[in-house]
Amino acid sequence: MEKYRRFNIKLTPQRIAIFDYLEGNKNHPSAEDIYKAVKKQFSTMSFATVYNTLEALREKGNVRELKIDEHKKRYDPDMSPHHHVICTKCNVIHDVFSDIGVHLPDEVSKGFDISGKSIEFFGVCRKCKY
Amino acid sequence: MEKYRRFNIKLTPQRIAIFDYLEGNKNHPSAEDIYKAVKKQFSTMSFATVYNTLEALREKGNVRELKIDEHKKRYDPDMSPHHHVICTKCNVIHDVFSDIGVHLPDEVSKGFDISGKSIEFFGVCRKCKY
DNA sequence: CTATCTGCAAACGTTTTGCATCTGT
DNA sequence: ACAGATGCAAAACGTTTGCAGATAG
Repeated sequence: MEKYRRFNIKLTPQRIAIFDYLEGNKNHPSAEDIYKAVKKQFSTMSFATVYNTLEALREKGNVRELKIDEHKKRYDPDMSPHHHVICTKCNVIHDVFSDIGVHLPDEVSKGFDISGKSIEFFGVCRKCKY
Repeated sequence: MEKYRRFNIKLTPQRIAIFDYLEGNKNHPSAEDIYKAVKKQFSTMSFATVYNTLEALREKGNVRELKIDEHKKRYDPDMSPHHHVICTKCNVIHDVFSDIGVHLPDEVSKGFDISGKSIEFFGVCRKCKY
């Protein structure tokens, strides 16, 4: 129980199952992936609970919502700074831990207060290549 | 008529109206923006035609589909290499013509054949700031 | 005890689809 | 002539919402 306390949100069995599914998960799962996985334990699990929990985690900075997959949101529990590469055929997402020093010069920031950036790569993964 | 020939797709009045709306358009319009604009001329215009035309243009490399706005696809007729910054309050998108020399070192490309990349900035625009 | 969460179903907004009709070439 | 485009409505999709009942703290 102690390990979940850091999330600072009310702990329910359903939420704990979601935390456990996400922990160390490198698959960048969609809401449906999470739903299906947790439904095995809790047959009444609903999407409302999945989305509610993901939103609670996101607010507290414990999960990142990825918009790289054009069909659905994907979620990443790894909060360390990194980028992603997605396979345009099978939609598998891999992490890219490369320090790409992008920053937007003032002259081109068009008066925006920049609060974030996202760098994504697209390609075909090894499996789909053959 | 000649100026549209380069698209290499069948020219219909509806499509020409869409081309004209897109030409030089810096607003990164959504499908609905295009639909509404063209409907003024063609009251029977349908979303099917808008999406069909956009897809035809995209296939031929004459429009870019932007995924930067999380609620809807946006379209950009400017095919020159550039990035975007979106306002998280009003969703206005500006172009960023800055040569950000990002490239993915082989060691971190995870066996992917990289075919594209996307760099996006998020922030609050001047208008929304006040 | 009560603020918050769960589960269900219905609603939502965008995009896609099926199909009968029409139109460029 | 005919491949392919149009227009309409319905369907599909991921996500959000309303609400009654349940539960963590």
